[in-house]
Amino acid sequence: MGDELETREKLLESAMAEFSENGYMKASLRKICADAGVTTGALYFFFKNKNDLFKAIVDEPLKELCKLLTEHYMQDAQDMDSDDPAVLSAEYHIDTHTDLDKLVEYMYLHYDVFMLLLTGAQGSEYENTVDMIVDMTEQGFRISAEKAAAKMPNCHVDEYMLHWITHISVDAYTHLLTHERDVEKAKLHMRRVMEFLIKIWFTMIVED
Amino acid sequence: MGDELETREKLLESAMAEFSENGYMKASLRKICADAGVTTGALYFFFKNKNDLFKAIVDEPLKELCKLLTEHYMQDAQDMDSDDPAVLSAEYHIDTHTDLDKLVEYMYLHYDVFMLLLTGAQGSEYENTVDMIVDMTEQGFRISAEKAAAKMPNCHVDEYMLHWITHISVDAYTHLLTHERDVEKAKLHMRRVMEFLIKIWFTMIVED
Amino acid sequence: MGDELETREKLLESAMAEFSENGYMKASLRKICADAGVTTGALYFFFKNKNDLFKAIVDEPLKELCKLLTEHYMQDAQDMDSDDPAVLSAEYHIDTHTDLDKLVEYMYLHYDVFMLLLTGAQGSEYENTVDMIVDMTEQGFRISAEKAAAKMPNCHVDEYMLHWITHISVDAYTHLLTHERDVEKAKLHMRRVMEFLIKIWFTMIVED
Amino acid sequence: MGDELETREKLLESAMAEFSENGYMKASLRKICADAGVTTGALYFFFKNKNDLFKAIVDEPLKELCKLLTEHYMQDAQDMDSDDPAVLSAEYHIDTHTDLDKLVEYMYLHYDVFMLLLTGAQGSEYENTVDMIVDMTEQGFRISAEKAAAKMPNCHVDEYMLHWITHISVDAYTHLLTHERDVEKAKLHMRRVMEFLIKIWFTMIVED
DNA sequence: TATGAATGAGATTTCATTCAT
DNA sequence: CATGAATGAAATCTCATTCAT
Repeated sequence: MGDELETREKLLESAMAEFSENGYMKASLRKICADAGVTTGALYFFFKNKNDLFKAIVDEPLKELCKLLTEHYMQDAQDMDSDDPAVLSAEYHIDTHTDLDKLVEYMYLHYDVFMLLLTGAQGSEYENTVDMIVDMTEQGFRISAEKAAAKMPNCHVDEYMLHWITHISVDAYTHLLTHERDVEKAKLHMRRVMEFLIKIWFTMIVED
Repeated sequence: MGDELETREKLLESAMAEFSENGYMKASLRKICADAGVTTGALYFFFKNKNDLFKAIVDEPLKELCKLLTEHYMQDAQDMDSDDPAVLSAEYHIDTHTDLDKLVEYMYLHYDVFMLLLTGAQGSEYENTVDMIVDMTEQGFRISAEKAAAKMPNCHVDEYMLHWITHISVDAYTHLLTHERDVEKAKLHMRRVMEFLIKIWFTMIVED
Repeated sequence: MGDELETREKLLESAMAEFSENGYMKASLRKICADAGVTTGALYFFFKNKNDLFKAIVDEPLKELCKLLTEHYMQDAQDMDSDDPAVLSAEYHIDTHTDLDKLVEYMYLHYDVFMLLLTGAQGSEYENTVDMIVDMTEQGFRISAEKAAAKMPNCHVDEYMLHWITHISVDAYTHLLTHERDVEKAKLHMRRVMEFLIKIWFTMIVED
Repeated sequence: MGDELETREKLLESAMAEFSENGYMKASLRKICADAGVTTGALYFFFKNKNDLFKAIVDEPLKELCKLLTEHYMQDAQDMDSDDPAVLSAEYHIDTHTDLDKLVEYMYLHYDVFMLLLTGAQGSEYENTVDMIVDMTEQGFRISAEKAAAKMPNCHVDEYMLHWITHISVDAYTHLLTHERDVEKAKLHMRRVMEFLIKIWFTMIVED
C-alpha cells in the first residue's frame, strides 16, 4: 500500500532536484530515474515524457499563482470604479496592496518550484511562463489604468510605460526569490519595492 | 580575393542565425555548417569549439559595451564630488544622463548580438553576462550612492534597494531590446524610463 | 530466456575479436556493435565506455593471475626461511617451482585475454599491466633474494640484475604465449626456461 | 640558404618530441606542425605522410644498427669455424663479445630514436622492428649454434630455447635503454648481462 | 616552399524514448 | 507497476590528408 505513490513521489523528488540543479534542458532522465532507484520504464509509466514530468512538478502551483493574480487584478480594477478620488493617489493603493503578502507567502511556500519555473524552464513548454504572467498582469494593469485615465482629463495610457512597469512589477518577484530566501524578510522587501512601483504606476498615464 | 574571409563569415552568419533561433545549447553545429555550405571540419579550422564560435560573435561588442558602461559610471561618480547641491536632485541627473543615448545606439548597432547575449547565451561561458553587468553597475551605483548619502545627514544606502534598482536599471535595456526594434523609438522610451529610474534611485538612500 | 545474456555476451565476443585484431586504441566501437548486431546505444547500456568494455574482458582473469602470483611469491619467501642449506641451491628451487605449471595452465585457459592484455592494451588503463606485474614480481624476488643474501657472508643484491632478471622472468610468459599455442608444449618449454632463470637468479647476489 | 633545411629539420625535431611523448598513433601532425611553426602543407611537401615522417626519423639509425648486428653475427659465425676447442666455452665468447660495447654506444648516441623505435612505433610500419631484429639475431644465433652443435656428438639445437634466448638477448637492449640513461653505466650493465646470456646460450644445444 | 582552407570520414558518447515481458 | 534492453538519431570534436594558390 502506498507503494504506488511512493515511486511516483520519489521520481518527482529526484526530478525536482535534477531540474533545479541543471535546468530542464540539461537535466537527464536517466539520472532522475537512478536517483529515484527505478528504471526509465517506471518513469514512462507515470509520465508521458520529459515535459510531462516537468509539468507534474510545476503546473499546480503555477495555476494557483495565476488564480491569485487574477483575483488581485480583478479586485484592483473594481476598486478603480469607486467614486472616492483617493483611488487616484499612490497612498490608497499602497494600503490596499497588502494582499500581495499572500502572493509572496504562496511563492515561498513553493519556493523551489517557482525558482525552477522562473530560472530553469528553458526548453520546456513553460519557458515562456514569465511572459505569460506579464501578459496577464498587463491586461489587469491596462484595465485599471484606463479606468484611472478616464477620470483624468486629456489623459491616456502610454503603451511602452505600461509594458515596462508591468515587466518590472512581475520581475520584482523573480528578483525577490533569487535574492532572499527568508519569507519574512522577503515580505518586507516587497512592501518597499511595491511602494515605488505604485508611485511609478501612475506615470504611465500621460497627457495627450 | 575575399574568398579567404567568405567561409569564416558565412559560418559566423549561419551561427548567428542558429544561435538566435535556438539559443546556444540547442544550436546544432551540424546545421550551422550545413547552412554555411561547409563541413564540420571547416568550422574547426576557424574556431576551437562551439563556445569559441559563440565568443567570436559576441565578445567584441560585449567588451565595447562594458567600456561604455564603465566610462559612464566613472563620470557619474565624479559628478557626485561636485559641491553643487543640485547633484542630489533627480533633475540634475536626468539632464546629465543624455549620454546613455550612445549606449542605446551602440546596442542597436549590434542588435542581434545583444539579443543573443541577453536571451540565448545559456550553456555558454556568457550565460552570466547579465549578472556580470549588474555587478559592474552595482559597484558604480554604490560608489555614487555612498557619496550622495555622505552629503545627507543620518542617511545610508539600503542594500536590497540598491540591488533591485541596479537590477531593473540593467533589465531596462533587455526589455527595450526585446520590445522595440526601432532605435529612435528606443531612445525615446529609454529616456522616459531613465527619468523614473533616476527618481527611484534616490529612494535607496534611507534614514538610519 | 538466455536472451538477456546474449547481447552482452555477443558484444564481449566481438569486442574481444576487434581488440585482439587492432589493439585497444585502433579498435572501433562502431565495428564491435555492428559485428554484435546491435546499435552503439546498446553497448552503452552494458558498459560505461570503451575502457569499461575492455575491463569487462580482462579484469577478472588479471585479478586471478595476480592472486596466483602473490601466493607463489609468498610461498617462495617463506621457503627461504628454512634452515636447510639446500634453499641456496638452484636444484631445490627447480623442484619446488613445479607449481608454476598452474600459472601456465591458467594463462592458457584464458589465452586470448592474456594475449590481449600483454600485446593490445595500449591506450587503456591496462597499458601498464606488464610493468605492474614486473613490480609485484620484483618485490617478491627482492624479499627472497635478501633472505638468501643474508645467509651468504659479505653478499648483497645487485639492483640492476634484480631488475633485469625480474623482467625476463615475467617476459618469459609473454614470450611463451606469443610463440606456443599448445598448453602442454608450453608447460614443457616453461620448465626448461625456468630452470635457467633459477640458475641466473642466484647471480643477482654478488659479493660486496 | 639553409632555410630549406631549417623547416625540414624543425619538423623532424618537433616530430621527434611529439612521437616520443605520445607514440606514433596518438601523435598529432597538427601539433607537430604547430610546434615547428609551419602549416600542414609544409609537412606534406617534405614528407609523403605520417609514416614517412616517422621513417625519416628512425630509418637511418635502424639501418646502421642492423649493419652492426649483421657484422657481429657474421664474425661470430666465422669464429665458430676455428679449430680451437675454446670456441665451445663461454669464457671465450665473453672475451670476444667486447665489440658489443660499440653497439651500446651507437644506441646511446641515438638514444631518443631507439627509445622511440622500441617503445612508440605501434601503428607505424616499424611496429614490428623488434621482431625483425629478433629474426635477424635468430638467424645469426642458429648458424653459430649449429656449427657448435656439429662439434659436439649427438647434439642439436633446441628450437624453443633458441627462440627464447634470442628474444631475451635482444630484449636486454630494450631493457637497458629504458632503465639506464648513462652510457658508461649501461656498458657495465650490459657486460654483466651478456656474461649470463652467453652462459645460457650453450644450453640451447641439447643432446638428441 | 609553404600557406590556408577545406574535406570527409571517423571517433566516442549521450539522450529521450519505446516496448516486450 | 516496473524492469531491462535496445533503438536511433544526434551531439561535439579530431584527424590525416589534399590542393589551389
